[in-house]
Amino acid sequence: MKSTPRRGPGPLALAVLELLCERPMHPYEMQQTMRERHVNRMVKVTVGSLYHAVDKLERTGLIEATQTSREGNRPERTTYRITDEGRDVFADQLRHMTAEPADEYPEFDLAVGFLHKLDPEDALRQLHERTTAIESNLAAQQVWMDRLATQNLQPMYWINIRYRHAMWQAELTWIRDLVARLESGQINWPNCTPRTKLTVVHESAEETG
Amino acid sequence: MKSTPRRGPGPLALAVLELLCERPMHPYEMQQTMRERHVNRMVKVTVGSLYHAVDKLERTGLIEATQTSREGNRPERTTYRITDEGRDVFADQLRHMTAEPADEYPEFDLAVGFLHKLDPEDALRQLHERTTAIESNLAAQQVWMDRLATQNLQPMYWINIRYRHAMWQAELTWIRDLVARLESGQINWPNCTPRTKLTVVHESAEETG
DNA sequence: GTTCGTTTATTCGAAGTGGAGTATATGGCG
DNA sequence: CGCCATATACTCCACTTCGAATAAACGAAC
Repeated sequence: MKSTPRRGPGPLALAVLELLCERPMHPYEMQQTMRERHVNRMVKVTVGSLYHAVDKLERTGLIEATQTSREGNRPERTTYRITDEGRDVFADQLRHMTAEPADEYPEFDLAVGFLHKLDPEDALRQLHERTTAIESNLAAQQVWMDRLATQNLQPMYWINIRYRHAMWQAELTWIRDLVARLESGQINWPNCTPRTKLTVVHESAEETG
Repeated sequence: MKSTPRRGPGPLALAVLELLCERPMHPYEMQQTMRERHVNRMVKVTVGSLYHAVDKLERTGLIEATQTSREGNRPERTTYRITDEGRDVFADQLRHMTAEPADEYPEFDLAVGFLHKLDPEDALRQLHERTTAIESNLAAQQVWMDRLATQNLQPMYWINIRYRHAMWQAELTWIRDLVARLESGQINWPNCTPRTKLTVVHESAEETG
């Protein structure tokens, strides 16, 4: 028995379904609406992928074309609506994405894992740059959140922003702690210590496997 | 201002370079070594992608073939070593990945953003499942960290595990808080309120870049 | 009234991803 | 010895991603 290789709709397809839950649209309109609602902060929305996603959703019967209209001589535009099965699959996938932590591979994990390959001052400089970037990031988010708070928008419509804010905050805290530990010498740098063994390396070339 | 279109080596290619910093290897050996060192927890390592990545690294001159040997009649295996330019690019990319927060799209952000599409009890059930999953996740990590602590492995070699642990912890905390707020009725569910119309969501499109 | 920039809408193709498939060697077991 | 499971080591191709290219319509300025 293999580990379920079948995949439901991806993030972009899910976003499409979400829009079509409200009302039928054609792809271009979806794109605009996603921008307006800042859905593009949660999923990568690119033209090509969008049309592809829509196409696949149609092939799998989760959405269907209602009409193809043409204004003047512009490219024909096809309007789609969600099917009943589409609604079901949407809910299922959403539940799944909520309940099951996906295994993703954030780049910073890799960077942190390889950090010992830089020399300590260099690493510290880069970490410092990152904290700065995250700080301005958080500030911008804060402004936005304040704006949203003044308007009477239902909280459930923007908890995702609060979530992201919390995560950035956590990362910032962690990095600051790491920097402090490094600067105070609580963590010593592998290459600087006498008994490094794992990473002494590479003379000139010859080594037969 | 366009979003920097120039791309250095991706995560997998970076991992390859990191290995080859130590000593020459052939692709299959890289794969094994990555498994042993749990690099596969930080990057998605799949055969096809690996060979492709190696191929591209060679084409761009960041690594080069040193020898192709054959044992018996097995497929030929090509051993690669890193070039000087490879080393430079590795360091550059690592610095970049450290200093600049990448914009990635974790699935849970989307799920949280769409959560209001489920009814409240359903959403709470899914969130609860997630907390459970994360808890066991954290427990497993803790065990591993304890094991590593007993061995005298340099801390810098596993701070990435600590980092991931901290991030999971933060997510868990946030979700618990959300659940608490939802259960205590501090956040009311959109559908439960007199629904004006779902189109309240969008407002001005302009904001800080 | 034509030229220029923007908006409307989609197609296309190059590049990348990922897993199944291929093919040989090796080791254990009756 | 014959058989099967596993390890070694890639190759292949179906699918996905994402930005460039295409192309018509619209507004407004010269």
